[in-house]
Amino acid sequence: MATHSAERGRTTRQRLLDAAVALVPEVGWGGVTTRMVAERAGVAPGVVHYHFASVTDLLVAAGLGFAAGLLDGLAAELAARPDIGEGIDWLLGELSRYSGADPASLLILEMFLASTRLPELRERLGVQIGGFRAVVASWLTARGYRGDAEAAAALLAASLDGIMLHRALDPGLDPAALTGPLRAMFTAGQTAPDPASGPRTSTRRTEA
Amino acid sequence: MATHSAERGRTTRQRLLDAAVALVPEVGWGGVTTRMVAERAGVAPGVVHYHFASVTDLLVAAGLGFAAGLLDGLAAELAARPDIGEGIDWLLGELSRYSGADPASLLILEMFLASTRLPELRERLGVQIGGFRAVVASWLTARGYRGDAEAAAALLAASLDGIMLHRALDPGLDPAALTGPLRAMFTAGQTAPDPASGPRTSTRRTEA
DNA sequence: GTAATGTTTGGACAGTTGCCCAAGTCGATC
DNA sequence: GATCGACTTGGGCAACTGTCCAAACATTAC
Repeated sequence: MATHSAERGRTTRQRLLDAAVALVPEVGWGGVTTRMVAERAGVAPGVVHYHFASVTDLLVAAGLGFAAGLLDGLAAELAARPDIGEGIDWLLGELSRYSGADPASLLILEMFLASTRLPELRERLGVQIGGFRAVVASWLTARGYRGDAEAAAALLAASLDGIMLHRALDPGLDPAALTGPLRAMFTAGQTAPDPASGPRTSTRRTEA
Repeated sequence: MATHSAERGRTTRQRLLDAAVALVPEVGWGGVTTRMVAERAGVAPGVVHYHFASVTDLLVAAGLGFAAGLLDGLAAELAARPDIGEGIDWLLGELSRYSGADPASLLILEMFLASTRLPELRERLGVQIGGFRAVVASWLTARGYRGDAEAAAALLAASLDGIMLHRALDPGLDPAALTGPLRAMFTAGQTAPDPASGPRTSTRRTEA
């Protein structure tokens, strides 16, 4: 087998990232230690600082990689849904696969919090989520949504995360039960293009 | 000065709780140390373990106390709002006072996450939030909401937290801009009592 | 006065942390 | 063969952690 050193190094690096992704939900962002990650990845403790400058660097890389995969998959699937109501149903169905206390949900939440203390992480995660929101917004308009698609997409994305958040505390909370009000939001928007009586509302506030 | 020993102890204990409430958002739930809290409270390091069995105990007590005050205040103010639309507006207005990266928001989020690893905290925080949701649900029905008030309240509470979450990443996200879709969600529920079966939007049945 | 009670102090303890580094392994290249 | 470079090892270090404790302190009861 022609396993070059470089190739071997890449797989080791990936194993470290995977170990970090698994550990953050278990012990929390700040609870992950170099020795933990190394043991989980099956390598010597010192190897962590060969591939990453610091533990934080490792966590940031691991978290962003995971989020990118998750959002891309979600956006791709959503794009395949023919109409809005069906898309919402599918999203909530997808959401019910996450208990709110499962590793994927927890990792995302941990990233949100860590990003408030890590400017670089906030910047890069913000770009990822902004991209997802834009995809959802264009999907909404393409499917005939008449209101402020930007605002609706922002609210939809926020609601999804909020539901996930609340499920962490109340596992009995069934996302499917929330389909009614959530669909009402968008179907109402389709027939009532002007939801707010005030000026044309934009999601962004800080614009000259 | 008639400062009894017991009274002095109580104020010291409160100072420790206040210090913990201030520190969790700054350094994260897991980043708070005994010496940090003691220094912030202006007492000797050892005093923490006189008033609390462990650092975790201190954090749980501090977090629950803060959450109780916040939710009680919110519920009381909401009860005073005469109609649903106005209440939603007020809630979002209130929410815009929180940047999503402010101490109050961060403490709540940190508690959510910590609760996934601390059964006792999850139990007690779940009770508090369940109570708040019940208050909102009865407020909705009392104001004429015809759909599933429980589901609507759950979704509303989740949306609020989700918006807070997203604002942490995108400070430019203006809650007021989300008023339109969010109002649509509940006003639509007022005219369409059965949301699941009838997705059609031709609802003109106005209730007197 | 003395004794009892509740609170505070500052240091001690063992364990853990992130980060570093000299020595080592192993395949690719000469 | 020898040499090179990428990668890995396991231990070392100073700094920090939660928890504990004997002693000091202040306040109240006798």
